[in-house]
Amino acid sequence: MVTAKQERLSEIVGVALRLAEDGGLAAVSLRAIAAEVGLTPMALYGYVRGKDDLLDRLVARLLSEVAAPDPALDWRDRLLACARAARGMAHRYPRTFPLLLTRPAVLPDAVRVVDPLYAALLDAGVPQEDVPGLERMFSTFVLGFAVSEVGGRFGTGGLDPAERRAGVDPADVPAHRRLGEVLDRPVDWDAEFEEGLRRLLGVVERAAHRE
Amino acid sequence: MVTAKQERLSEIVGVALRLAEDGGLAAVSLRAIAAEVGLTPMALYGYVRGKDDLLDRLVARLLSEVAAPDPALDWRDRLLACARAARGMAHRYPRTFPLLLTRPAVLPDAVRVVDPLYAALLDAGVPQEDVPGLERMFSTFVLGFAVSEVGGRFGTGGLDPAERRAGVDPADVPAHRRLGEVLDRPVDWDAEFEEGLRRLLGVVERAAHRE
DNA sequence: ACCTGAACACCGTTCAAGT
DNA sequence: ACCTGAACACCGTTCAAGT
Repeated sequence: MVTAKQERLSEIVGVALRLAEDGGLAAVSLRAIAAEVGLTPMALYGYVRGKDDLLDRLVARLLSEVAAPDPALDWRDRLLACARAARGMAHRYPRTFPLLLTRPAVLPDAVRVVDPLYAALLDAGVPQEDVPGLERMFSTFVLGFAVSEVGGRFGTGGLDPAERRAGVDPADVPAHRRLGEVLDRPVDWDAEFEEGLRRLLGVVERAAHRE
Repeated sequence: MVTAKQERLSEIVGVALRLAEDGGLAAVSLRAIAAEVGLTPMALYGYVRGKDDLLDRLVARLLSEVAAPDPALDWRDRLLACARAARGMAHRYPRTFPLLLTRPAVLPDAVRVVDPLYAALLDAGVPQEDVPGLERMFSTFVLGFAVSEVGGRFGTGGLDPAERRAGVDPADVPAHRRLGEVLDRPVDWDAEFEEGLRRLLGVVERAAHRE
């Protein structure tokens, strides 16, 4: 049974998510949310302990949207499905997504998302004691890549590749000179993500064979 | 020659860094910095374009502290040195460090830090066109791991491993049940980071041999 | 039980004014 | 050139009060 209180809370979190995507995380304020749902700012404290609690619920909302992979799939395809789902969410909620990396992977929502990854690694034949660490390596890559991509770390800051190196003495960056025009090529981010996953599946396989 | 203006700017960024580490990024305000350096908040606009610009300078300050690896070292040891230096900085500046992942890897400071990584990958025999992508994979792991570690994503949120799974129906997380007590063991983060690096060196080697 | 109003101690930033 | 003061439009949160 869904109470009126739960429904209002869900509306509050939904408004917070929309505000974040429309105006960035800085636009998520209790006052703005209150105005949007037709309450005074203080009334929100009946639903949420404070702003930190609200942000935790925002994280929980994102995690709740991650579908578990089809258990009939090969372990490889299950890992790939999870990774692609996470990156897809980063593209859907680019401004909220970085919270996943900064805030504690707090229970129980995170536990539910991680479980299929543990299962896939176990099914791959990874020794039990290596599973948690390998899961952290895998999810660190997936989250880190997605955050870098949508957060702009991989971007050029709106500059040409050429002007990007304008402020630097070429003598200080010899390897950039060795790479030359390779650095000016446009990047296919989908392909690079998939290539990273392919390499990580190789890592998993080798961990499974104790190399 | 260092002008008085440059010195004051450097002081401003230093105060910002200290405020961030003492009270978190939320404690970094133009008004607090101004009070600390003995100016009115508006006087800061003579040194900094605004708060965003200040945060960019904070990132630049961190990047300027990353020492280039000894070029006499093997490519492997150069990659390891860079990775350990980055993680060490995360431990020194745990509250400021996450900015590195969220903000654009903006020039020219970031370029100078990346150059030794490009050099190491080239010396390893990685084909030119694979170098930038492999560098992004490597630095994504290093930054992502360090941010997760100091930011608390890898942490338990202050809860016992046991109570961590209290709010979850065991039937919903079968792989957690399969792993059992393995999940309750304490983690040696140094060892896990090194293990991740070891695995990534393997990835680099295979990229160098075109596998 | 659920909500409001006023208040407190903060923000970043603009603008006009001072020396 | 460098800095100040006042003002504007915001914050999160506490507390006492309303219905």
